[in-house]
Amino acid sequence: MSESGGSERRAANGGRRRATINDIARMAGVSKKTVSRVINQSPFVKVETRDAINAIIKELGYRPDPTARGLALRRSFLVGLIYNQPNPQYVVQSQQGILSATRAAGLELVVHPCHRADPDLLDQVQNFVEQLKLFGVILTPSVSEDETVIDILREYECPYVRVASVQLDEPERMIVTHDSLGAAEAARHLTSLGHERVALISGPRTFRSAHERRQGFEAGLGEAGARLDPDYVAEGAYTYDSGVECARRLLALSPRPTAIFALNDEMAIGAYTAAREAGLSVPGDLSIVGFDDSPMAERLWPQLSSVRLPIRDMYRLAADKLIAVARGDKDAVAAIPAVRPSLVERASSGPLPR
Amino acid sequence: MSESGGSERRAANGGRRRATINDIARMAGVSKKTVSRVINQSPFVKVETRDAINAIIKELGYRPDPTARGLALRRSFLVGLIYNQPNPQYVVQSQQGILSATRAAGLELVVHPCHRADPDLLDQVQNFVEQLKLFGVILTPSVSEDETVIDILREYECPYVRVASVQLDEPERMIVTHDSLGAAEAARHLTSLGHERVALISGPRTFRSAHERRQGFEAGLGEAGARLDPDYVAEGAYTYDSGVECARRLLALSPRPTAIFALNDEMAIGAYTAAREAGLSVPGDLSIVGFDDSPMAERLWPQLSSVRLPIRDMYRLAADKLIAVARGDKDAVAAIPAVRPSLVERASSGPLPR
DNA sequence: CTGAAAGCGCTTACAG
DNA sequence: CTGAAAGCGCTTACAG
Repeated sequence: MSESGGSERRAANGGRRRATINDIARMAGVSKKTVSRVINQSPFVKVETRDAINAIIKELGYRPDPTARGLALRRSFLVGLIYNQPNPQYVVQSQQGILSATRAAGLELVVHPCHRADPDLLDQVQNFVEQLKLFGVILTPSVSEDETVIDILREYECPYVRVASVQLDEPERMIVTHDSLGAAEAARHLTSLGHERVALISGPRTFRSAHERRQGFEAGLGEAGARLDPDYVAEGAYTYDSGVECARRLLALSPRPTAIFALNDEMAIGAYTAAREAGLSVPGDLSIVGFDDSPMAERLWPQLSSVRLPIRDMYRLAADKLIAVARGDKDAVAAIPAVRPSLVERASSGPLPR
Repeated sequence: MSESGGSERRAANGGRRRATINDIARMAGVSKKTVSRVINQSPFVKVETRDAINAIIKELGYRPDPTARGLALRRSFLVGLIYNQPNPQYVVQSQQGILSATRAAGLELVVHPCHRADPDLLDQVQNFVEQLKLFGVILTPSVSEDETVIDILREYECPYVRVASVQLDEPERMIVTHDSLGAAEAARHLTSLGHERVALISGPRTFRSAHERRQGFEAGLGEAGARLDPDYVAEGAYTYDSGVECARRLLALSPRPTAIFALNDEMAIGAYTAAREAGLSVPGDLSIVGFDDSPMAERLWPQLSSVRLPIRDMYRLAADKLIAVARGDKDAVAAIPAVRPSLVERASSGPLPR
């Protein structure tokens, strides 16, 4: 009586034992098969029958047991997220995005972090998919780029959606993030500020995103008639430490670069540290642009210009796509919009020093 | 033939159809009940019978179907994590900790972020626990402090472990983080550096941790004969923005505090911003200490002194405890060690300015 | 449009 | 120490 939510709950749990499909069938005076048809939205039920059954379902607060359905259907109501993302922000936002889509569909989210170098990876994935009879799987970069992992999903006929920087698979199995476009925008931003001696802190070769971002950056520079001097490229590892080290090396070059584009924010933050060590002011002596638009970007001083990827949206769309494909709803699949990165200009990038 | 992992997998999936308990029983020449006993580690099986069955299980790569077991046992092999943590680092580390314990036990992790203010919270939790027939639930602060949520878990007899800053429940249902001890250490650190005009950016009243941290801090100050002047307390909200605002207010006081303790790192980072705005150097003019030891702490300049909580360990232990309790293994429960915060001293805290 | 029977792959009393 | 039967709560062909 204290609060309505509470009393409803208690009512729902009323008869001690949860109602089953048999209870509903008995009360409705039909077979459980017919109730099952209603649950599964079969069109082959007379309207009056359906309405009567639905009324009883509602009255008893009945909800079909997912475990029992799972056993009969050989498929659970669990969506798996397989990720090897070191970035906590990314992980949490992707989970939020997926959940915002799955909740409405009565699906739950099971998380599975992994390491691509783990010799056990394929067995793990197989185990995960097979034991849980997953409804479907969503994969983040870079494990989303691993064809041996995808092969297992195919083998088990487990629906999946891959989030990756380029189209690696059929459209209904992909959310493409077009990282190259964001990097090109960063390049245009820097050239428009007058920068010509632009340096790049690249990413790990095993990440497709690193390749795409670099390509896009070079393309963007090209539009302004600039080019990326190979001497002004340092190969980073998407980590803060590698960012510090790469930036140190780049800032020791002569002539010194006037701007650094780091392929993720972690490394861009490393560039701040190296700039401070070298006594350089940002952006007075050196402009810095990152990629990710992590929460740190706004908290740094000066605030970091960075390419933003709408992570939450991307993963909501990935889940939407997974659900639409599972339902065979081609229209819904086709209606899922594309995502695009965009540059967030802040204080760390400014005009060429004179 | 390409890689051993791959070929083993293929072998495991060999006969197209997964082996079931019936296959094992037939091959072993026993009833499925006996196989079931072996699976469930019943002691009432002759050693030779058990060994023979285990050999066949191994040979066929048989693993019992969790869905079918779940239906019969009315309990799944899923552990739920219920959290309302805004801090991504915390969320990811807690997940990692739990997974490091659950994997060995054949359990999977289902995540459930929530908001305490959501009027739907209790129904959500009920739904989550009931539909999934959860093996158990782990709760992070501050939702772990919500007795109405806990009541639902009890009602459904769902095992749970609460992570919280103080003992709120029976020991076998708690991992206590003793935040007050860490805050006291921060206080001792600052007084030992000579600080007397120490300010506090407190946390939201609805968080027990905020209360505990403040208490501990005041106790630590008391040890050195110092005390916390109420005028030097600003009430923050555990967010960066609130940290900026509180620090601005504190730094406008006269006499100005020489040190600020912020009850989490987000707010401590806000204090950096306010100090910079006020033209104050850290730690020359102002010492700052935070709480969380987030990844940011090391990337800031100067690096932030902060109280560290071993989050990953805490949640591994929480999962260990959940499993041990479920098994009724009192020895294992008793063997789970306590966790304690500790101060990580870095460059943001220094001697009293003269 | 609707139902009786069998089955999904396990476990649980109950006997023996 | 071991087994035959019933049951967990659903769905799936197959009829009608």
